[in-house]
Amino acid sequence: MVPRVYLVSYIFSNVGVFLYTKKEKVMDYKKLVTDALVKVLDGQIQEDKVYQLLEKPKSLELGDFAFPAFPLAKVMHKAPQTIAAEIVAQIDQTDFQKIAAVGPYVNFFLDKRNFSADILQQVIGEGTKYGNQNIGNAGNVPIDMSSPNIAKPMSMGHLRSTVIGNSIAKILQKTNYNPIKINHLGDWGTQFGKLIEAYKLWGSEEEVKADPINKLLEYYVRFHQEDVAHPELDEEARAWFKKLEDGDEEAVHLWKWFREESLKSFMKIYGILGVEFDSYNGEAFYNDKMNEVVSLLEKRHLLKESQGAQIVDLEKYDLNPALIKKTDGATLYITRDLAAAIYRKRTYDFAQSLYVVGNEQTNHFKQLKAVLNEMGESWSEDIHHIPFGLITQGGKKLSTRAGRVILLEEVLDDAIKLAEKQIAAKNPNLNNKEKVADQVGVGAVIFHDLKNERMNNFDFDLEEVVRFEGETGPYVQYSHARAMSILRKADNPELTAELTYQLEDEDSWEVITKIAAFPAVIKRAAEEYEPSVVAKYSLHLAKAFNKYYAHTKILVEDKQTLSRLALVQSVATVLNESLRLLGVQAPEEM
RNA sequence: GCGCUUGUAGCUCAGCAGGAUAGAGCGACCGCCUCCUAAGCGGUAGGUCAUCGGUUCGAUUCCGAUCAAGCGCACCA
Repeated sequence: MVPRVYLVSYIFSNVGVFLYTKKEKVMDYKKLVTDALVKVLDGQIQEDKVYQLLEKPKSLELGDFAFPAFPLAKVMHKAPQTIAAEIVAQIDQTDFQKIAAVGPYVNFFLDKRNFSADILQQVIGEGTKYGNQNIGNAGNVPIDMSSPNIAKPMSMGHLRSTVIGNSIAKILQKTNYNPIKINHLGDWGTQFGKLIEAYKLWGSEEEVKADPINKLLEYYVRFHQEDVAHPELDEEARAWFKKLEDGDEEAVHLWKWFREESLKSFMKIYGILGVEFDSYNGEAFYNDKMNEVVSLLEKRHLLKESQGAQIVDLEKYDLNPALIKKTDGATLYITRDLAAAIYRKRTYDFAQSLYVVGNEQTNHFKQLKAVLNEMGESWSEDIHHIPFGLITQGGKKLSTRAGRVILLEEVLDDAIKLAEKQIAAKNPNLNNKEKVADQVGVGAVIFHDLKNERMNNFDFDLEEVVRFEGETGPYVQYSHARAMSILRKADNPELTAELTYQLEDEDSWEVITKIAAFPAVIKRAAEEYEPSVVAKYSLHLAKAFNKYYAHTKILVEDKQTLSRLALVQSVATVLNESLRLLGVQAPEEM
């Protein structure tokens, strides 16, 4: 028999399924259904059309595949119900558990014993490698993510970019890309002019040393309050930034100090979140690379003067002009991003370059790509902005300037404290309480951020973010912990891919089909840069497993004990791997 | 005004190339721990899929218009 083990898991994918490996044809259950149908359809409809029409029924009670007879009604001049019934009467049912006509549909039920054996054997054999696939051919993918601003505390908004970027990196790695996580720190720009001006006016060294981030934020907010009545402050701030760009000693000294203090507090939060970066090259890093960008633009005669500033006209792209240099000669956001894009292409020769940045910056990235395209850099099409929705509070946009922030560190602290309380109430004898409280609290926050589509806006609600019941991270973690607990109670049985595991009951079938869908889920998540696909999937699998757990006694001795344990082991593996891809830890006990 | 994004149960959201009675979670009400972790399982109630047109045998899904919301629209990032 041909090895069917390897592609079996693709069958629930509705995306185009490859039927062939490099050399030989591999067993594919969707193909099996197609072949059976083609034999009785007598050329009324093409084979690939049949394959394409096959769908997954709404409910497992209706089978594993359904063929709708509607399209045949026209050609055969018969009612679809009649056609479905005739197909069932003639079709060869030997490879299936059952084939039945329900109204205009022909429903196929797979052979549960064969299918469960294939899937369990595969997962047990591959372990955490299950679901790995080669989409990226090891291509480099720099991911611009997190990128907090120096001298401002990290807010919930930075959490989004951080956890989405982190998860995309892990998902891309699983599909054989080589992600490079870049924290493009906001450590340059006129905001530093403002900060220095504010510090000079109202700040002191002692104050900043005592509580760096909060004091710096305070100065910054006060600056924006006062400059309404005193517009001359803006002039001063601009002057300070110009000094900074020109290397003025005092300005540089203050900048370095602010940056260092800020980075310290960021690292603490990254530690809690479990996120690491490959590069911290922020905006300042590109300070000495900007002249080249400007001269490249000049060489191509793309720069134009407009109202005293240097711009690139993008009218033919239906975009506003890109401002390269301000009237005072200082550079801007897009100038630095151009330098960064070029630097990344030269350094990493990337297959794709991603920017996990809020939805509100869509135009900026369109401009960036357009300018690069004008410069003749054809790789500009490999640049992808990965936008995400806004976090609001009371329906209003958060704004550091207006002092309306939700501090990430406080949210994480609250979540961990609530997890501690939960453990005290639910499982007071637990080992490693502190560690598990961290994992669960932080896991809840990260999962909450990733479970919905990136583009959805959400209004911040602490109770919602740190919920531990229902569709939450802790629910998935709990399901995983339950599975691990069973395996411990069974003395961690030796399950190998050489053994045959077979299950045929309804409750396990639901779990098995979910496990089988994992590789297709990874593929979709990678192609759409969408961690929520994995998060939703982990919830579905956890739910199916908990249902199974409630209805089936696993640890009883009979001839299927080992098969049930293989199922539990497979669930644990896939849940653990799903959570890992989201950047959430999976405690073995909780 | 122009552009981008979004509009599905009281709330938060799924619904993946259009197809069978539109699904979860939370909240409400009601059940289930002499048995593998009740952070769990099950049940009841709750929906003109924003509106109007078009394409189609068939539209929550595709197209267009309208309405509503959020975001953006050069010297911030």
